[in-house]
Amino acid sequence: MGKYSIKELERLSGIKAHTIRIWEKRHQLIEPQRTKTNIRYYSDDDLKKIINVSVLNNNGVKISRIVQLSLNEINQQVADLSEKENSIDIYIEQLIVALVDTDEEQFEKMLGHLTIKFGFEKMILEIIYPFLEKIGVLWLTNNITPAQEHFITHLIRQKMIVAIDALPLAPKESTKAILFLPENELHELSLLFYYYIVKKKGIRTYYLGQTVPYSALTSIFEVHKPQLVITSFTTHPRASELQKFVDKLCADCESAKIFATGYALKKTPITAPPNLILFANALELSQLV
DNA sequence: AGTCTCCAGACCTTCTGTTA
DNA sequence: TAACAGAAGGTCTGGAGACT
Repeated sequence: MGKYSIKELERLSGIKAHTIRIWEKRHQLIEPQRTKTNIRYYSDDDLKKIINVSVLNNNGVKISRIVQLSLNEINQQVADLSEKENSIDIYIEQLIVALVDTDEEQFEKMLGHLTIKFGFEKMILEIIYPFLEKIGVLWLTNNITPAQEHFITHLIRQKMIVAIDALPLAPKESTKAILFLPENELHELSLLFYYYIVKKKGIRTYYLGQTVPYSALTSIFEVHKPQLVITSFTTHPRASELQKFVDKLCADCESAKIFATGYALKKTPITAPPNLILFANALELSQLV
């Protein structure tokens, strides 16, 4: 059972906290529970309702009209809208609702539908990435359980692997790229997508996966002599540790271009050696390689 | 103690629909 | 088309509790 502050509701739904209060006061849209000190807090059902209300409101339905609808009617109108409109925001909101409900069937159905409708790349870049950013809010506020996290990453991962598998293997003489996550790095969704991008470009890929020990890495460098090394840092080591790792990597793989991205690099600016290229997102990577 | 966040109310601006 | 009214939402202020 989730417990959200008004600020969290604002960040997840895009409706300003003040507006939520006004809607509550003027229309009794949602009647949240209160702490002993009178601070509002909201449930999963409240969150789902406000997300669906924001979808309708953003599509021109007046709040005075929305409050006359029952919950079922609101849900139905949102479903109708997503059938008719191509609005990416509606899909993101619906994915969040499916996540809050841990509705695997609905989530899976939506991923399949979106892949067909937009194509794999567009779906990941324009829907899944912003969705994962919103999920970050749930993470920070403990409103996502390990089971929920497991269930979404598993489903997205599955789609990525299917898309990667469908691409032809590049010939041995092609440019070689090694993709890996450093030790203790477990969040491989970004890396999997980079894998897709480089494989699609006809690059011969060696995907080593998550938490690769440094010793294993150097022996792979020696055997395959890659021209590209791609990695991602999602956790946040101390700046000095990160700098040491990057320096070592650049020294051991001097002849390769090294591409690195991720949250840790954003938070911890490091001095970039000549063969290290820091990039922000998958689109940028596809232009760089 | 200082800072941050939230609450509530008053007032203001903008937008939209209606009427003459 | 202009004037008007009402709805919706924004800004400001002051008070209170939570947090560091």
